[in-house]
Amino acid sequence: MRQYFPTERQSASNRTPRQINRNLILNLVRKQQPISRADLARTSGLQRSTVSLIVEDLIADKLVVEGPTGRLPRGRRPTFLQLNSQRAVLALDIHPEQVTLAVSDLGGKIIAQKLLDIPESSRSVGAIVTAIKRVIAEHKQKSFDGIGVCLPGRTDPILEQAIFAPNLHFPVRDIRGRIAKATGLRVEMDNVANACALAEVWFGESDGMHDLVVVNVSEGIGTGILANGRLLRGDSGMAGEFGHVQLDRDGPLCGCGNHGCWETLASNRAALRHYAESGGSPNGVSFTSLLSLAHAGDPIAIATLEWMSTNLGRGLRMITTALAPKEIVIVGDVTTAWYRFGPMIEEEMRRNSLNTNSILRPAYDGGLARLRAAVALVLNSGALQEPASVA
Amino acid sequence: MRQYFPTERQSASNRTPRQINRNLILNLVRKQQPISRADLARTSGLQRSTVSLIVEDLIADKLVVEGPTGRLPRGRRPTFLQLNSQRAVLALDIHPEQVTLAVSDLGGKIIAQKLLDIPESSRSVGAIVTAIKRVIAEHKQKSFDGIGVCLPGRTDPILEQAIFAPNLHFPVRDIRGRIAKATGLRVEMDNVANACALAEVWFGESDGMHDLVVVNVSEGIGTGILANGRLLRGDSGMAGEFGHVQLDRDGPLCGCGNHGCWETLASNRAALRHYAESGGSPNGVSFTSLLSLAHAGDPIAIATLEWMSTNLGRGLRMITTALAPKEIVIVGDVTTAWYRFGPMIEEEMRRNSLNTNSILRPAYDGGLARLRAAVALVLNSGALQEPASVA
DNA sequence: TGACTTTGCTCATGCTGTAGACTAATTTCG
DNA sequence: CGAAATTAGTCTACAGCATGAGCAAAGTCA
Repeated sequence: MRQYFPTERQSASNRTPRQINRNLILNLVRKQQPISRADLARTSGLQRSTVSLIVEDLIADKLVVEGPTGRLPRGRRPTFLQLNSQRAVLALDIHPEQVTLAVSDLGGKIIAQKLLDIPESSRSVGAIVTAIKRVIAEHKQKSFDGIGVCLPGRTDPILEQAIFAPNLHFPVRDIRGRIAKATGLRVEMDNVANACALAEVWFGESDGMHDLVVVNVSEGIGTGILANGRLLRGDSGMAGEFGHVQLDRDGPLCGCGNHGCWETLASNRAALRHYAESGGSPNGVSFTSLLSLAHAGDPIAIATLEWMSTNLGRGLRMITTALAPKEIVIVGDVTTAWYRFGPMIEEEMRRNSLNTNSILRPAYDGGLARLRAAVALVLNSGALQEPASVA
Repeated sequence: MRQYFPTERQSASNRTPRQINRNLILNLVRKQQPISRADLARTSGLQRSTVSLIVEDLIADKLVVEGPTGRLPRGRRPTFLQLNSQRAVLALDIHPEQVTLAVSDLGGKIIAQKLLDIPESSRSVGAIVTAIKRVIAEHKQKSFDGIGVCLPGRTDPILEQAIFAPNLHFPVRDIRGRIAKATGLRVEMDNVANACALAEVWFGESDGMHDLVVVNVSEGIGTGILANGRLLRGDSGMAGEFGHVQLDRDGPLCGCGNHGCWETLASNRAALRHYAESGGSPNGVSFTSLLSLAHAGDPIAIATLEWMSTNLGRGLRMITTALAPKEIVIVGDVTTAWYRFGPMIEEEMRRNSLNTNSILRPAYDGGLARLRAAVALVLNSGALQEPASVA
């Protein structure tokens, strides 16, 4: 039996079952395509006749198309159903050092990807808008359902306007509104960690409910918390600031005014500072080059990254103790050296820890993770739940 | 428009709207009784005719009864609807030092309450079962929908069997099964913090979604996390162990094997240890007597409780930073001296904190909080969602 | 070729909420 | 006092939806 909660305040109409089932079928197609109507009926528990009607709707709404005919050991051949590859979503990943724009289908498959070549001096929202318009023009045959934007730092509660993103080198005020106005598309914006958490829901392989925490290790540390399969936003959208929990009362000064926040001990920036303080040379090195130095055998770089790994593990221990998520997913440059530092991070996380069941892993598809996360923002916004506004 | 999530895996039938709406109406009656059908229609957004049909069902299922006639400035008088006071729930609060048993109606109103007088020497599940049977016999005219049990310590993931409750002075293994077998009733069991969190959902006044954290300060410290109005259980039901997050690497040894866990610095037991170490006399004092001593002006007791308050605030700061809940609710003996130590706790919580919006407050109805929490466990289990098994 | 299997569609049925009409009850105003 | 207005609660025709049995289509296998 379904379970209902007193927090549910919306009444249901006689069309509610169709909405629920339509969504269920669409998600099954998304995750298991190609798939026949009969298999959809078996998987969903609905009658074949009901599935046929719903599929008819989905085809009319151009969300799903009939594909090739399948083959079975016995009986009539099934007609496979697939997502309509004409429908697409734009994904914009704003990173302190680079901006990436991609085109994805509704299944999260990245079709085209482009590193925006915007000169340091002329970084602006306008340049991004121009690039978006060009990409849309290049994919005239596609019908776009929205633009997902993921960026470092925090977005405001309603995700509408200003953003606090001190590491971005261009003004991002009202980036959402300007893109929406210029393109006429739905724009969904959130920080990287939240977006990656949603990507696990929409594209991840695990079934059922998800309890997981995504930790984005970048200039700072941000986390996205998925509770019962839904994003935990908290008051004013400020949930997930584990990066600003104090781990060390005498630690370095943090931008937030405290001393010894987790991100002053385990972020990329923390590592660079520690490297400089340990006598590493020359100054002005980036985190990726720090990884290269370690790979090449630089002892100070190695010691720095080990220091960072231990501190990462300490903070993760706090998370697994406090929330006991099924999984903790790490996103960020440090994952490119996971083979080397992952075990050290995990060892520290499990040290003396009450909960040792949380699985720790780097995000799948390193480079694509943030782009798929941006796509997930659009899907999660309910863009496909309405009976198709676009032809 | 409703929003659906890909984590929803259950299909809907044509009876689903009725289930949803029936639940909605029942909850409105629970929270706003006495209330007329017309008001239910206005509040729920359903048609008056639909509400009438649903109410007819609820009356047939003996969940709701018609009450007195109301009075309005104009027009026909409404018929008020109320919860059927014949339906009841048993609430069992197992505390280290005492066991309380109560009878509640479905609205969470405690009808009868009894401190079980079980001699220290003969504390056993059997004695509790006997007491339960007697109370059921004393309320023969009531129809019981279940028994909610809240206790310190952890219950296992599926809430079925063994419990880790080192502070309880009698064996609690399979308490659930034994009570269920002896009474034939549905038994729902969970730890105090989780139960109190659910009580906020079922009996709290705030509307809409709830993001809150309940902190139970007792022998140890346990927390219940409510995310999007649902309990965050985490892997193996171990979520909420903020009490075992390390705040002080050189702190006292904790039962979990770590040093300086939050609960070694801010629990009742921590206060008692600190009191003894500060030269407080005599040994063997209880926490409530420590509060009395402070009230009477004992300087060591005062200093101890101030030390505890500061440490409580430190841990709460971690919670508000990490989760940014709308509210943080404190449960435990310390709330009886909230007028004195609450401000100190809150001041420390907000010190240098990123998120200063979380509201901090003690649980309402101090003494009744845990009993209503036990009732909430039964309601949350869906006991009323089936078309009434009991006559 | 004929028995069997599987897919996908058709259709009668029952459950549900909707919207408006209708009855009942009560106050206000002429 | 009586008509109009107002509000509560019920009744009825209707449309959306899932169900499940039945059926044709399309294949396999003996």
